[in-house]
Amino acid sequence: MATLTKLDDIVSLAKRRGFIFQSSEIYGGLASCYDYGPLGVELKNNVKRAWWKSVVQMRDDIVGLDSSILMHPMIWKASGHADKFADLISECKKCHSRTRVDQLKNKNGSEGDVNELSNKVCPACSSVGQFTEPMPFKLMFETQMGANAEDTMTLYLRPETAQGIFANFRNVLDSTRVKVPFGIAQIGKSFRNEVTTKAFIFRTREFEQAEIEFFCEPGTDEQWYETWKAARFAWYTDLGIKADNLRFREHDADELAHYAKACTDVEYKFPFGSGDWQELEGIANRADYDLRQHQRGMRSMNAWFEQGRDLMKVNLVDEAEDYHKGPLSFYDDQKKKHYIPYVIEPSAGMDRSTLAFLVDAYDEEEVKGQTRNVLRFHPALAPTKVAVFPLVKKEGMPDIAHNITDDLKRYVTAFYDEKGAIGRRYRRQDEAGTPYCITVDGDTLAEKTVTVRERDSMEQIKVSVDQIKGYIRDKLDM
RNA sequence: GCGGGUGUAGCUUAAUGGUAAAGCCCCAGCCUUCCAAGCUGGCCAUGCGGGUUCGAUUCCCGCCACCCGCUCCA
Repeated sequence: MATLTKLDDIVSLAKRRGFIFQSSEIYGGLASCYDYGPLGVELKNNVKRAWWKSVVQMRDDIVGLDSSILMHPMIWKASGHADKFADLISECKKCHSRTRVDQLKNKNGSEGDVNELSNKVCPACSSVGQFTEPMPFKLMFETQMGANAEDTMTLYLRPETAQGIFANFRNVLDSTRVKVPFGIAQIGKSFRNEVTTKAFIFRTREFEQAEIEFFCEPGTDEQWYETWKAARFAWYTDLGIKADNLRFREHDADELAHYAKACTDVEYKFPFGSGDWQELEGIANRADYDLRQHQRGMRSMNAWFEQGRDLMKVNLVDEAEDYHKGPLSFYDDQKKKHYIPYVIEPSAGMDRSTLAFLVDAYDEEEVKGQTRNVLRFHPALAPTKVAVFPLVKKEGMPDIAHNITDDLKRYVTAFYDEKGAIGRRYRRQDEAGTPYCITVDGDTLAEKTVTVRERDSMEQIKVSVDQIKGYIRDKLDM
């Protein structure tokens, strides 16, 4: 089983076959940004579709949402991002390492005044008082709302889609008949000014998330956490990721984010170098942190206006005594009580998982002394589902093949090709990961059959023309 | 952000202070009745900007991007 062992090979393959291009390449590229080409967009759309089918379409207890990227700034105050994502950073003049100012300690080990750096020790080289002026590090992208340049408001491109879900928790409760336990699912772009962007599309500043916020009764959260871990792991393996390349990694207490009670990553072993485990998805127990915070935020709007709409000056009001009965609480009709639901959050990176599906599907094998390159995509993910060929460009074969292609196009992505030798056309489809090829041959006219060739085994069978549509749809399970 | 490396065609590589070469891919045509066959022809490149020079892809400087390591983030 051949694999790609260098990142360069992945980048090259992704470009060569039209999966992923560097953004703005004709202008020398833009760091950390990538575009999906013709095959890549099909693959990524299929990954998103498979996720949506798995968590929304196939379940009775999850509904969908598509919230806007721009939201009220106070969302980010309440969520904690405005504070946590705007750290002051100082750089050591000696070793040029950068450290968050609030993490620096004095020479004698005491915390000391955060603003007084003259006695602080560099954690990297132990130099004392060698720091530059603290610089604000903005992890959220800022933008302006309002075309009149003198009357604008600073907004933020969302650093996670989750807050759009929390902000709509009440709307979903009021407009649907969902009852806890239930979830809200969303796919969308998020933006973070990462300190370091690295390694192709693993960590980009613009990325696409698929998130579920699953609301459950306090006390049942740990059970749901385990349920979701298992469900999400199975999603990857069901779609063809080799189980050996997938694992859980539980976060230690000291690495948990500010909102999380527990968190487990689903990691994929990318085959570069010695094998590098990278996070595809995080499954977190956010407890009732977010909904409680937004209840505070909703009551802090006076402060927002009084402080001149400056997020850094706003302080959230204290939590109400009866917060469990607040506007973002849930009323359990049977138990006759209000409570703030706990939240289990499976948050998947669509770009990362798309790349994992691509890498995992890659294979090369020897066939009659020749190397055959093939992408063994799960049929649900394959960019093209079926290719149709006339064996030769005569005896009416192209017309029949065209008709079959047009017929199949109504249901699946189908591709017609009549160029070159038949073997070359098969191999081209192998490289794109097309699971089935249909060839119109001499028997089609005489016996009304076509040849169906299967990607992985290269086996061929005869299927009658009038059954081909049903045969393909059945094979693709569509 | 630091250190090191890299940048020639869609891909993989070559060469050079003086016309940039090849294979694969792709396109057109011929041939072709089941797995990258063959023949003919064709398209296509020195990341961007500046300097030195009669002349720069080559030497120098700056920028951009990517890779490796560190740092950072989580």
